[in-house]
Amino acid sequence: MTVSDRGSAGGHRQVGVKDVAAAAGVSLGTVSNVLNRPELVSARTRLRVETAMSELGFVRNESARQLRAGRSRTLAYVLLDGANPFFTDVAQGIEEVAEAEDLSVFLCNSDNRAERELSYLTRLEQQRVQGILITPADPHAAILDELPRRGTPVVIVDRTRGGDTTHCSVAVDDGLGGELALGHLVERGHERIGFVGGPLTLGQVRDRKQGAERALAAAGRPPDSLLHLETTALTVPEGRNAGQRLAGLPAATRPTAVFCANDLLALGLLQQCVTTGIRVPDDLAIVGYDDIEFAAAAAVPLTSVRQPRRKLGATAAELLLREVQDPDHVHEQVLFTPELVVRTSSQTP
Amino acid sequence: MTVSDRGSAGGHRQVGVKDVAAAAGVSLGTVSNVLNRPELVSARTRLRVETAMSELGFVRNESARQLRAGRSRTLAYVLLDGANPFFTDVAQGIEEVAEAEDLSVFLCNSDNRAERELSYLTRLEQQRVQGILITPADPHAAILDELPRRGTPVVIVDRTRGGDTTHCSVAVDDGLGGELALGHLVERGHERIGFVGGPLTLGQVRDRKQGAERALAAAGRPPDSLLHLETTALTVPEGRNAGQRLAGLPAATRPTAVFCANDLLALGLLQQCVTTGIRVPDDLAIVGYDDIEFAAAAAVPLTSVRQPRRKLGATAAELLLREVQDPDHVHEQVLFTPELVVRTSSQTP
DNA sequence: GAGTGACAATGAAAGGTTTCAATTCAGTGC
DNA sequence: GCACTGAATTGAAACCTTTCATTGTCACTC
Repeated sequence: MTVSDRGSAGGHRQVGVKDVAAAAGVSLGTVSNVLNRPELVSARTRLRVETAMSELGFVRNESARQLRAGRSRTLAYVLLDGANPFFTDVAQGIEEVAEAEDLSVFLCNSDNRAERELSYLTRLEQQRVQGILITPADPHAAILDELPRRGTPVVIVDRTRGGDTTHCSVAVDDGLGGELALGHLVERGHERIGFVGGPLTLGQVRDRKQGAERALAAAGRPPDSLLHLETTALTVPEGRNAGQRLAGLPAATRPTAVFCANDLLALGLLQQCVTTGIRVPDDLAIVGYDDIEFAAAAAVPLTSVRQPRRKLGATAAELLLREVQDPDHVHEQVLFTPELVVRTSSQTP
Repeated sequence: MTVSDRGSAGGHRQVGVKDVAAAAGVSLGTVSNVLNRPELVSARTRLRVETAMSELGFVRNESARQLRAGRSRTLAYVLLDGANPFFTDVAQGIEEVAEAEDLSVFLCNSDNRAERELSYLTRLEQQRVQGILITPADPHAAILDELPRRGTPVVIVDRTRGGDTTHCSVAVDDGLGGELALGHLVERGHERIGFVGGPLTLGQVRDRKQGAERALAAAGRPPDSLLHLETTALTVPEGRNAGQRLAGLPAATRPTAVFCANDLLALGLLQQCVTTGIRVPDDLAIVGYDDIEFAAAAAVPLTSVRQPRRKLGATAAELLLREVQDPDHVHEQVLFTPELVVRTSSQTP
């Protein structure tokens, strides 16, 4: 009396290797060999087993496989903002590397919420993913240290944590990016310059702002002359909001140029300017950050600081894979260099 | 002699329920009860077990859990283009519903490649995800029928398959969307109108085009008077490319208006027009599709056909969950209505 | 014709969790 | 004291695959 005969009446009981073995008249182990080391199985038997598999509609059970193997065939990328093309481009870079290694990538959107990030990280650890790539909403979360200690490697993407010895990281020099952006505006002769960005809990925003201030200082101006228009997120609506506040300032004190912490803000700001009648770049020059695809297609093509997005993702994935393969691996901090792309939005009138 | 004492020297052997049970001086089953039915365990014992867990750094093994339970706590959304904000917005809608049910969402980017889509679907089935949401690159793939037959429910998002009785689906009436777009252009008095989009293997593109033709016919014009500029993908670069071809046409025969199959194309086209000196809307009116966030922030704010993106995702997720819970559930085909949002890009000069 | 080696196939054990029927125990009512 | 109750806890079985030491088979060689 075999285990089979699962009437088609109710739902589908699982078809397992056992059933395949019975149908093909071979042992359990042979079926497994067909799946995992086909070269050990004679052509004749292999064919019989494969036929049985497709006839029964056998689907390998990944849970059981993983349970035995102790690890999965999956990576995960926990990203800060699924609606920001910057991160989806980074994800593409990751996917390319993963695909070459025959790994799947689990994309998780923390939406910049620490509790959601924590919940994803917990789940991913429980799923025993091979490793996690993350652009953290909360870079100080304890779990980021615990995960590698318990055996799940973590690579920090688009962020560095000073003197971090438990993670690899890949980032772009945000300080330099800020310098480039502001240096450019200073060079174009702007006197009153603003910085649009926030929250300052985001390291990216802090670093870009500090870079901007350094550039001001280098030009012999007081760094605090940089007017900070704070935002609660790096999104298009927040950019529009900042634009409204800007429009509310008397023209005499209003900045003649602003540097935005990312392109979404810059696009929102730009849109609001068009609505309000502030001319760009004549009344207001704008520099964005990230150089997302839409920057060039904006109302006024946007000057922006370009980051090697795909490369960022690909490198991070490579570091992760290296760490997975080599347990006592020395953590590396890779820093890429950004590049200023000048377009109309910052043209001198 | 307990199972413990796993020297910190090498790697970390797993800490399992067994170890927790030993440390807390209770049985296996009790630990499991603390995890799954805490109300069955006395407060004192529960506390002891929980302490042991955090001391040992216990991490539940999801594979084993799933293996026993037969299903996971995960949904997946296989999307067509990770770089298109339309799909990430749909994903947001899905995530909202999933989060409420305490499910994770696996986002997979098929990048419009059938073989990649197939590979993801295969993996997801092996992982025994609760169900799959998909905007298919290949709507005729056999696996889309096999999955539900073998027990993994599938909901089609942003697409319908005529007379489909094996899937629920959620879509927006693309035909109507096309009619709206073209009706608008006809009404504005345009005589030579183009359609930019492709490949026609994408049902969305076909339906929008057919709708457009219907609108032409309704206005008493021959449907084939719609000049089709075919693209190989619905992306910004392809839009630029189409823009170049358009600019190459003699001004006398060049359309005075185009309807683009999505906003990415429209934005690329618009950008190319700005570069080439074709004035929008004076020389060329443009209507896009999707009304993504960037449409309003474009060089010339873009007239577009708005789709209820989040709602689309949320509804699809709800249908999927309903199907998961109720095995003999009647498949539903939900169709939303699009809406024309008129902006500057189609203003009559 | 015994011995050797290569190749195929086998089947039991292991992996960590959950489930459930069975057991223990303290308490209650008579 | 006894039988009974309900709550708390237990331990073995089940989930499905992979691994690996073992057995079986056959063709060759000396």
